[in-house]
Amino acid sequence: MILSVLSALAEPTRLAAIRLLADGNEHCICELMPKLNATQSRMSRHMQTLKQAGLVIDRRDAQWVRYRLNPHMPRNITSVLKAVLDAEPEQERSAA
Amino acid sequence: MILSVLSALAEPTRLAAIRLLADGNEHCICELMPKLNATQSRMSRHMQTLKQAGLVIDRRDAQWVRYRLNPHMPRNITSVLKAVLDAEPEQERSAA
DNA sequence: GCAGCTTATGCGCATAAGCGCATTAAGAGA
DNA sequence: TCTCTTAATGCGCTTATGCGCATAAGCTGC
Repeated sequence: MILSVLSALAEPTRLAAIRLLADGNEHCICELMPKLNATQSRMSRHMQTLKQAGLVIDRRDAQWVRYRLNPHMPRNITSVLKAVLDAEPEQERSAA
Repeated sequence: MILSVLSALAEPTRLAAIRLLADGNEHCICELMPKLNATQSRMSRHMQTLKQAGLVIDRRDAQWVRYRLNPHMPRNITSVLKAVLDAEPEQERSAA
């Protein structure tokens, strides 16, 4: 479970998409595509992956499909997501 | 960076190895192998992956190589790791 | 040096993952 | 119904990942 979440997040475009969805709003594929520099099919499939991992949910709205973060994620997954989203900005200096 | 950490953790054997190392002690490949039901080469390579991601460090000790969690991980990575390690036990009930 | 133990690595293979292209599906609006 | 927009999917291709096997490399003790 945590494994599917980790592998869903371990891809640049998907992680970037999650970052965009982290604003709490809904976003359609057509909006994410240009922002993430992805083609339509690519974007669509990545969103499916995120959906299967339980990270996002989608909703039909006319000809659009609106994606947003899953508001009912289990707490432990939310914690992981939060940590991951907080992780990026700071640059690391690893040791050893 | 966070991406390499995520993909390092997104593999069952590697995550299990991290869990074992999370006891704070050093562990050699020959100890991890039977516990994780992995062959020697498999185990060795997985540990290399974890090392490259900056999650573990190793140390030669006679004919053994002792692995342990990297004590100098950047804080944000430590947070992710902590969240991941805490995530497993609780079962999730996802919605939507 | 040699035998024995532990770990790393070269090699080839099988499978998974990611991608683009083209097509299909779903809906809106005329 | 026809057209347009948006999203999903089948297909084939390329690359990445994980694996076992065999071998090399590092170290110990005799």
